[in-house]
Amino acid sequence: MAKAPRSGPYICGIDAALDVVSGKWKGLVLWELHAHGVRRFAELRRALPGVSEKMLTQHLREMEADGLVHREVYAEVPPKVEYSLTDAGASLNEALRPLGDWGRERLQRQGLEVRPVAERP
Amino acid sequence: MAKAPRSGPYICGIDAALDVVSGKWKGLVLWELHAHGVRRFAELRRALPGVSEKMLTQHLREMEADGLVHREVYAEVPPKVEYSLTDAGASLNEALRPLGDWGRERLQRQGLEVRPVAERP
DNA sequence: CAGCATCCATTATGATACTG
DNA sequence: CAGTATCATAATGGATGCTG
Repeated sequence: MAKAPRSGPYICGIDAALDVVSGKWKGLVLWELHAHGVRRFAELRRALPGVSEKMLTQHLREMEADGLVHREVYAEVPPKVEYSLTDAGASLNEALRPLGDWGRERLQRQGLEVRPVAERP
Repeated sequence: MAKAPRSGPYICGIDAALDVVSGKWKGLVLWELHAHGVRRFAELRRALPGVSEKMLTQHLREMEADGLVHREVYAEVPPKVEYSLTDAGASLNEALRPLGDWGRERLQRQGLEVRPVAERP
């Protein structure tokens, strides 16, 4: 099932922000859409090695409901759906940049591996 | 039980960063310790309305293991334990600031309530 | 192509009672 | 005071098969 609508009130801004980016692939989806502007379902799937169709669908639906992602459906055969960032999604991506920097630096310090797929947040 | 050590490799910096802040109260713990420098267990508990002792303990232990928080135990009766941020914790808190701004702005736009407990991230 | 439906495993979070 | 232990539930993630 999809994400529950959230029980109590938000405690602070970080609380509210984490609520919409928490999800194994959401940061990466934001990054992909930011980097490419528009992506189709299968393109996103290929860009996120290891994601299942179910999770990708679910995350995209949640991000759409949260107003981060725009979903454009074309009435064609075969089907075609394009995803892109809304203004809110783009600004969230900006707000995440320092966090990405922090994380990358941390990974380096610890000598941990990062899956090498071009440049990543 | 505590947090699992994480299965696969990290995908990007945001992935790594979210791994250490994901937890219902971790952002707030960072903020409290940043604001006050040093806090005791019961002080943190009071600062986080609704947190259970179990969750607070668990989060503090995880943040300690992740090198974000320092735990100082005093051999006294009654017991006394003080928590504070490490350098890594302080820098993470900085990196979270834009995200907190984004979240707060979002809450305002939506006219959502934020639990009014002084200034919050 | 872009998904939805199901079943199942693992994690995360909570409430409550008890202890050094 | 600062936790542990135990018992539950909710949320998240994954595998597989099917469809317009």
